[in-house]
Amino acid sequence: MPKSSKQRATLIDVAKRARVDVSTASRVLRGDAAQRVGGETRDRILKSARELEYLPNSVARALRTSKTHTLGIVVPQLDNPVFSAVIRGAEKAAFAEGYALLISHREPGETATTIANLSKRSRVDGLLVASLDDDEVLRSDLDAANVPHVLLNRQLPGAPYAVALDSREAAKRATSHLISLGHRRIAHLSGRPGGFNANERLKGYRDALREAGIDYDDSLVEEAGYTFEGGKKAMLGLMESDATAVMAATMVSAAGAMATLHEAGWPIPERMSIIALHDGAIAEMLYPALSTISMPTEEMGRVAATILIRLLNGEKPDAVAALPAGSLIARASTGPRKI
Amino acid sequence: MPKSSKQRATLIDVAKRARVDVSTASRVLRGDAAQRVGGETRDRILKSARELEYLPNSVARALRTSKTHTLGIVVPQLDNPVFSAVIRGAEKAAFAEGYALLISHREPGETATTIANLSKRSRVDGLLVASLDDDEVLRSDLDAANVPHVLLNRQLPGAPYAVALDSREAAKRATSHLISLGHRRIAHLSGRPGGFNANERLKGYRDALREAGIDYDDSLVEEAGYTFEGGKKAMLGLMESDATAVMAATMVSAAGAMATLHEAGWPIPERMSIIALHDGAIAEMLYPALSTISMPTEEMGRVAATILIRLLNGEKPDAVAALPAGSLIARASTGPRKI
DNA sequence: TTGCCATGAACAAACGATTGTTCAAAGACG
DNA sequence: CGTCTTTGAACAATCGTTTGTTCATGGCAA
Repeated sequence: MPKSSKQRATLIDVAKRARVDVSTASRVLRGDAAQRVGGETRDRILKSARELEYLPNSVARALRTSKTHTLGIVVPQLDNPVFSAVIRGAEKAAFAEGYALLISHREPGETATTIANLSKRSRVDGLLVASLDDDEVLRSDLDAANVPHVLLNRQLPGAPYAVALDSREAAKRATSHLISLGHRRIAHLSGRPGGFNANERLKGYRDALREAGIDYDDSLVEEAGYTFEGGKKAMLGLMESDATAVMAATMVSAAGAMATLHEAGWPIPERMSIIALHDGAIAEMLYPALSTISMPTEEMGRVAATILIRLLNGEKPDAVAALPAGSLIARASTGPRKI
Repeated sequence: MPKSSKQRATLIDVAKRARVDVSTASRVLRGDAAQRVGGETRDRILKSARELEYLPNSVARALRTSKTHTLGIVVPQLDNPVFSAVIRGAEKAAFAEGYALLISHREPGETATTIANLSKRSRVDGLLVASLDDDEVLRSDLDAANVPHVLLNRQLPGAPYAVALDSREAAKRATSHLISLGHRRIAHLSGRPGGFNANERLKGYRDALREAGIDYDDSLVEEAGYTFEGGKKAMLGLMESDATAVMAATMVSAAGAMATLHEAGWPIPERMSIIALHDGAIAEMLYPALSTISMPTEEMGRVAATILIRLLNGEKPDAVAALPAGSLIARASTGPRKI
């Protein structure tokens, strides 16, 4: 008697209906080349599978092969549009390769918990990590778990695989844009000091200044982190200076800076030009529309997932995939120096 | 000989080390009350587990119990802050209950594919669905999959479980706020026409008008959907009218409307007040800062996940969990009628 | 002493697939 | 015509748990 039609059919059901052994059914349905199967038998199996709407149970398959075909992504914030884009890219690539994507939004410092839950209990085959944790912490957590992983926009000494945006070049382009508009006193809203990306961006900023023969003045660099509040506060400090333009490490902190300027009644860009790294929908929503250097963040998610999957397939992809900085998207928030 | 220390310990390893049968080890570690186990034996097992850093393999457990302890969430867009919040809430609740969250970002109409991939291959125990698909499509996809699910901010005839925000009340409050500021000609940027939420919001809008004795004028209702572009375009149409205020269905469309107003040089709120449903970080980023009626979107994710888990545990939660509309957050984008 | 019950633990059968091995029948070959 | 290869398919073990069942032991009452 066939099982209740409510129940999903298993391989056993398919095999029975085709009057073959389940091993034969498995080989046919998986397309096992090593095993020859007669044409008529093959047809019978395929037909049964079709009729029963057979879909392999991924849990059973995972147990046998110890591959879950699931990737985990660990992000520090979900509300930042940058991470939304990364997730979208990763999900697309994963889906295209037949992988599912498990998401884990953990506060900084909780990365270890996540790793334990996802990897050690073998819920995922590998991890995409976009943590803001300190190098040492992150490093030891990942080492301890011994799980294949790809770092997102971050390089860790000794951690082999990473996808890096060319933040340095992007920062340089952003700064150069301001210079080309005549600005000489250019401030920088930096990211988390000591962080890999913050350093890179600071370097790019200095590269641009150097090329233009402008002296670096560290009183023009203010820490804003990657938050709206951070940008707001940092801008407050900068308004004491003689800066005429600001290069922000990311859109969200730029938005904070703009809020402060609006409050103070400083016209943008007449009194202060502002440009940010990363492009996204909110750049257009801000007023005035925010000039940016676009960054391939969605692409980063896609590439990271692809690399991780390659890794899981036993291939040896390049350790670091460097993604080029995007181009200048000049909008209304930057203008010629007026004063 | 113990396995390579690189390998994770299995229950078998624990049992061997404690010199008991794996069934006994299983019962002790799971805390099976039905089975009595001697104190000394119990201690030996717990000690072995600790020493070997045993963590149960969730794949094997899932195969045996046919419960993956994984939830899937299907969202139509990942870049909308509303969905980010829902995901965050769902992830928190899921994590707290020992569940993992699988994310699936699918274009409208692809819901069926997702369901097939996640549910029919038994990768998830249940689904959180925030689809914008048409009722009939969504309904038949979900029926066909026969998977426990909870709808997010949407009610489907016949689909039992849903978490609903009180969009109607929120829309009413938003509109009333404008009325209290003296506005009489109030436009509405509506959502997807025919959609459940769009209808609810329209009702709330009309409720407020009716209460204030203002006639409903459907030329003041413009479809904007839930996108920036939609809001931009819709506002263009509204500028021909004599409206002095706009109530937008969501922040993103409000942002589009504001962009159009800025382009045209219309001061906000002097020439046009604007308020939106949903609150979030971008409300503060806009200029002028956007007045909103906050909506408990993160809470919605949390509640939905909780209900789904209850359902999976065999409990019978209420079919529809109604979340109250949030309160008015008056910012700078709304002001008294000037003309 | 016999029989019965409670206790504590082992035995064993799943869950649904994958994959190494065996084996019967058919064909090839000298 | 007997033996050796191919071919096609079945057999069987396994992945790591969970859980129903059996079983030995010892205590106790009759």
